[in-house]
Amino acid sequence: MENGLQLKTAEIEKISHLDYFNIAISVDCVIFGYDQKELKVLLIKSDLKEFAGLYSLLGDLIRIPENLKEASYRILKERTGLEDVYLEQVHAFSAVDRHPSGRVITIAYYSLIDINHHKLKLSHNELHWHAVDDIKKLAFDHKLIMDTCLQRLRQQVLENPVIFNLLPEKFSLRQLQELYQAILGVKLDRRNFRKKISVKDWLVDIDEMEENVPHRPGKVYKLKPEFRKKNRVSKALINNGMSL
Amino acid sequence: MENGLQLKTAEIEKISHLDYFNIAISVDCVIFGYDQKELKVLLIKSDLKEFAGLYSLLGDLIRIPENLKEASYRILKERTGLEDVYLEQVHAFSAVDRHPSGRVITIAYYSLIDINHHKLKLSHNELHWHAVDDIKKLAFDHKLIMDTCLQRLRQQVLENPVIFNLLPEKFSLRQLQELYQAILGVKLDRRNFRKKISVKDWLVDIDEMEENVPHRPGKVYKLKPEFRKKNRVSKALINNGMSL
DNA sequence: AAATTAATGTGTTATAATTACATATCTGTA
DNA sequence: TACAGATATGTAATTATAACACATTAATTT
Repeated sequence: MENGLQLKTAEIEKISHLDYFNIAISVDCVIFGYDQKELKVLLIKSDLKEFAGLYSLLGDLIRIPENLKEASYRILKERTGLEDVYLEQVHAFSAVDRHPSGRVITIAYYSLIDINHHKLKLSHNELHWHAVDDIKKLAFDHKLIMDTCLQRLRQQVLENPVIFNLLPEKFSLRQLQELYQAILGVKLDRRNFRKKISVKDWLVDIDEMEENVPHRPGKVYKLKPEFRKKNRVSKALINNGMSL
Repeated sequence: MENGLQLKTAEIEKISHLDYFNIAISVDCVIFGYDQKELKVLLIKSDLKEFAGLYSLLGDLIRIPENLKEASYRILKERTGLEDVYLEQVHAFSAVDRHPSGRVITIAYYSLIDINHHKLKLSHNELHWHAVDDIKKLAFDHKLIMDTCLQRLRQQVLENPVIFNLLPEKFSLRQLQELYQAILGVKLDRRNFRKKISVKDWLVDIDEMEENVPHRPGKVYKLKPEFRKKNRVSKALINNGMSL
């Protein structure tokens, strides 16, 4: 807007101050987790009568002294106790009728957390993990928001080592493959998968084996620290793409 | 937010209404064009004293009855006379101090137009085309916004046939290659480029030749209508990516 | 009119990436 | 001790990419 704000002062004067400022801004967080070989998302029961019985994403209005990312971190902290999570902005949703109580534009973020490590106190909250594949309907336009974030997540995991935010610190290649499969919704060839991962050179062999698995244990790996929480651009983006 | 708005009524009551609604929302448009073998962007002189002498993007506050995309279209129409242009949302920028006059969150869109076909009346406006490569500094955080949009454009042209929105209806393969080169900032091999384009099967040979070129004329092509203005997902996204 | 210039139009080969696919080995369990 | 089910690994076929050369055409110059 910038210039609009300044240039067209006369026009602005005519319009009520509230016309501009009566729009609220929120962030909504699509919090992904991984458990039982399924991609999950953290939802809360909607308490709006308009959406009785439906679940919705975690979100809140943003406050004057914070930017959107800070607001997202705040929500995550307040609602789940989580800190230091992977968070990425995805899209702004602005349909004029998207919120029954008034005009609210929301900016969607998605977040990746290790479900088992970050034990959030789900009890006293109305929070529940839901398998992404089972979600057919959500309050507001949250199904659209979730789908958009899922699409972005799929794109991201193909390009960057963000997927490890969903796993515990130590994991086996089988776990990693199953997670890729859960996110992408495809079946991958185990041998080719291992080759691809090995070429990426993301992992360190820490010389430990799986424990308490009902079969021959596999090696466990850690992500090399330089890839932790980073939003690095991989070869996949740098190559001649399109590829032209 | 949604739930936040409802659940925490008590908390909200304590906070002044203005704390939430005193944030303005704008859209800023990064309007790309292509001319003289250079990628250009449409800028306007900033009239804020804080940014004297600097250029800024075209933007405006959004209005109650419109969503973000409609606001972007309105700005394009009002400021340039352009209609029916390619437009894509990129990112929300929300640094608390990004606007000197107050709290303004802006959502950036980029737009692709055929500079020569859509002759905008630049005269009576303060609008000017600037070569993207020459832009070192802009008002507000507009340089960051422009760079973010350029990055997204680069990603897009590698995956989808959006680039044709920058070209006239009929174009030669040389023009197309030069445009890719301008956007991506790389030099492409002519033979390999043609092969890639041919495999995409985006173009129809309309059996016409270039005219008024100072050398042997090349064939001119049209984009197949099914790819016009569409945001189609190409093979590049569907293939086994990462590629896993 | 012929020679020159600068671009078009096309194909092959070498390399790299991807896919498909099979066997031996190890460990927990019955 | 045999079995089941998973790990670990390699090779060949296919496909995609990158590097590279020559004949052709039309505008321009001589």
